Amino acid sequence: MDVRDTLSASLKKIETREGKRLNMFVCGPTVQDKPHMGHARTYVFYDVLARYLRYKKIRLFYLMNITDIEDHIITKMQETGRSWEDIIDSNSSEFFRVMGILKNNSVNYYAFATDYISEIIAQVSKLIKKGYAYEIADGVYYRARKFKDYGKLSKQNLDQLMIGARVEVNEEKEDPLDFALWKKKKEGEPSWPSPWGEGRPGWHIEDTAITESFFGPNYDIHGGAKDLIFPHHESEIAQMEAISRKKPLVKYWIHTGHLNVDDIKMSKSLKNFVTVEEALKNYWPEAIRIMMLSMRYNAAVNFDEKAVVDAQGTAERISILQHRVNSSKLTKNERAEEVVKRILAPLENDVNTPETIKEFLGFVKDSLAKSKMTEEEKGEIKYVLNEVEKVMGIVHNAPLPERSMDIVLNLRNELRKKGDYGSADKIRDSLKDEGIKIEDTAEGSYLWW
RNA sequence: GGGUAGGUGGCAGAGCGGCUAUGCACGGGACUGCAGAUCCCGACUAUUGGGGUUCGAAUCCCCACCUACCCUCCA
Repeated sequence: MDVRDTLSASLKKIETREGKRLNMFVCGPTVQDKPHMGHARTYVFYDVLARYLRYKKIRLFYLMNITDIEDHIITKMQETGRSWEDIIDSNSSEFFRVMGILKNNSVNYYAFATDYISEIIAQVSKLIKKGYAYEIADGVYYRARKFKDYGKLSKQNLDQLMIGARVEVNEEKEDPLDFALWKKKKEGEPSWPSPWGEGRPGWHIEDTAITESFFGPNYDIHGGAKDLIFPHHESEIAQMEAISRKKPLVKYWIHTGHLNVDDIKMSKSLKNFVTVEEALKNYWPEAIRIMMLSMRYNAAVNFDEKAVVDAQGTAERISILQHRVNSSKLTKNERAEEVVKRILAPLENDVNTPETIKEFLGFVKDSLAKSKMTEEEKGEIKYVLNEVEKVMGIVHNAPLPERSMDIVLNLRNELRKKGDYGSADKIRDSLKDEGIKIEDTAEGSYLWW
């Protein structure tokens, strides 16, 4: 399959060697707050990428870091008076919880930055030894200009950057471009011992320390949102390639577009965010996934009420079909396999999820239009839904005691036959309160939820 | 100022040289005890502007304009 690689700014074919594992690292969140929909957007995408690679029988190791020490976490401590442990525990638990509900369950391992302090220290030491880093009063810094490729990922001309435009320049640094590898402790900050005194790691070094621990100096896919290209990912390249001298750090750099609100990026600092928790109160996780996956991953997505409501409707339509065929036996045959193949084929082309969704919805529409279906046809549809679900995670399927529900349904239909609509409606209304909807059709009555 | 992505119907958003998606919204109908959902039909028939390449361009090239993102922490 092809994927758009940021470094080469072109489509690259993902090469896999027989029996060799594919390693993917995606930048996880800083757990200073509850995850918002912007995070959901990014991680839903990488989840689908991971699911699809595995669907193709590629052995994939999907690693994600959790940034549990960083300036904003410290700010949060100061603002709220809460302890560091309390903040990261509650927010990371919430992150894992909502990722689970969103069906983002393809990550093999979550690595907390502070579990890799010794690896971080080792990398910083190597950089100092190689002349790429130096110590000053408040920390250890990387000599960005010494790494001649600095800027290659973001295509930046270092002399034309707006240095210090909005941030105070530390005059003690050799060059304003130099970035922190280790920050020395200030009063009240969490810290770890190091050769440079008590302190904490810089942001960029956390990731290279983690990826080197798991993957060594080189690996396959590195993902994250676009805002991380510079300076974060740029600096990762500078650190790891300077240490290992083994280029390239990463074969495929994939960057996702943002989730916007009124065309402006949803972000913690702008306070224009909607938490995933809030969104899940009103919408199915499948609806959120459909919304996110309805556009190309590299484009910006506008988050507005209408878009999610639309997606919710779509998710419900899929669910209706799902419940119509659910009691049938799964039928895997050539025709069904062809359909699945057609639906998933666009993913080969730079993970074109919108095309896949379009194909899938076409299939759903055609299937719903069939007035009389044989058991075999139902079984085929069930197979298609199953396979698509494996990759996309957009088929809503909350478990319910199906059989006991059938009893309720049959009783209600007897009441309807007798003309006791009052009682029949009462049943329908009560079930609706439970989130279960009844659909009466010429073919019979169905429940869905 | 530099860099990176884009600019498609009422809205959202695919397509990336010829076949003009899809969803929502809109109009009409079918089904139904009602409701919801579903289905059928219809209308709208678009590609920022200006040049160019081509038999043919939303799709390729050039220029202009506009937008977002990055150069501060950020998914």
